[in-house]
Amino acid sequence: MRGQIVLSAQQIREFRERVYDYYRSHGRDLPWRNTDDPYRILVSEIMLQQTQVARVIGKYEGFMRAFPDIESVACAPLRDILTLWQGLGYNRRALALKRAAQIVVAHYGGRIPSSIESLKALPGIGGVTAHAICVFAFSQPTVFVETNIRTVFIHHFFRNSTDVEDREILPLVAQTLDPENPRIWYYALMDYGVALKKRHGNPSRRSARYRRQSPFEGSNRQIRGMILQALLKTAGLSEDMLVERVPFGAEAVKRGLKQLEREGLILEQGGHISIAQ
DNA sequence: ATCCGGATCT
DNA sequence: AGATCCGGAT
Repeated sequence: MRGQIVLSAQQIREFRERVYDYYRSHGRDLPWRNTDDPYRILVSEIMLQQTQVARVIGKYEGFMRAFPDIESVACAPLRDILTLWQGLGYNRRALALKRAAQIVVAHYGGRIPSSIESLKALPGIGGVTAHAICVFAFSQPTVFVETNIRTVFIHHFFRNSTDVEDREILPLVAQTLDPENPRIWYYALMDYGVALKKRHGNPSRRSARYRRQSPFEGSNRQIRGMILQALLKTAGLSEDMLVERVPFGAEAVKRGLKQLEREGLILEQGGHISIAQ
């Protein structure tokens, strides 16, 4: 167990300077950073969960054109949302986004709530996303850690440590936060983290939370993705027709179907399977 | 073949 | 606490 690190005023100044220097010369100009619209920021944060910026960039503008405001996602058929979601992965995020939008319209008059707790109560929004929305949409100086932030702090303050816990990192995030400009500060931290990852072989692997992913090829994730693709292309397929179109064995496909149905992404009526809603 | 990334349910 | 969810890039 390592003791808590307390930074001097000088260390804080130097660290901020380092991060801001990088941001001034190499900071990224991203579509969801040029807006104050909480909805646009919420959509970007959902898309960015477990998904890298490069992939989100290719999908974000098209999605925003089709669904320019929270009412339009709330009302849209799930099929239309999933069609634009294709390529992002983790399709249940798209369902969660629609459900969250419906709650915001029904209970918050269409205005996205601005507290951590009310955001976390929405489907598909956990701690990281709630904090990110509070920072980027509402300029709140809140303290949180996600993968790129984690990378920066492990690299700078835990250079020779392994199994670094987030509870060791959070006090450092709090001490170094620029309370006047939380939004720019976190942009800078995240951009710097991405750069460190390229230079230093992902310092976040020394996080206690780091887990290697199971292989994708032949996984249930791949099967689920293929089922949804088939149903988006052709509505109302039977189970047998899906088994033909998803080449991973009937049992595996049936398991995937049951799962997707339980989660509310698809539904079956009279032997015909289709996208829900 | 390996890499990257947060929420949710159990 | 642990398992599970996608897909493009390299």
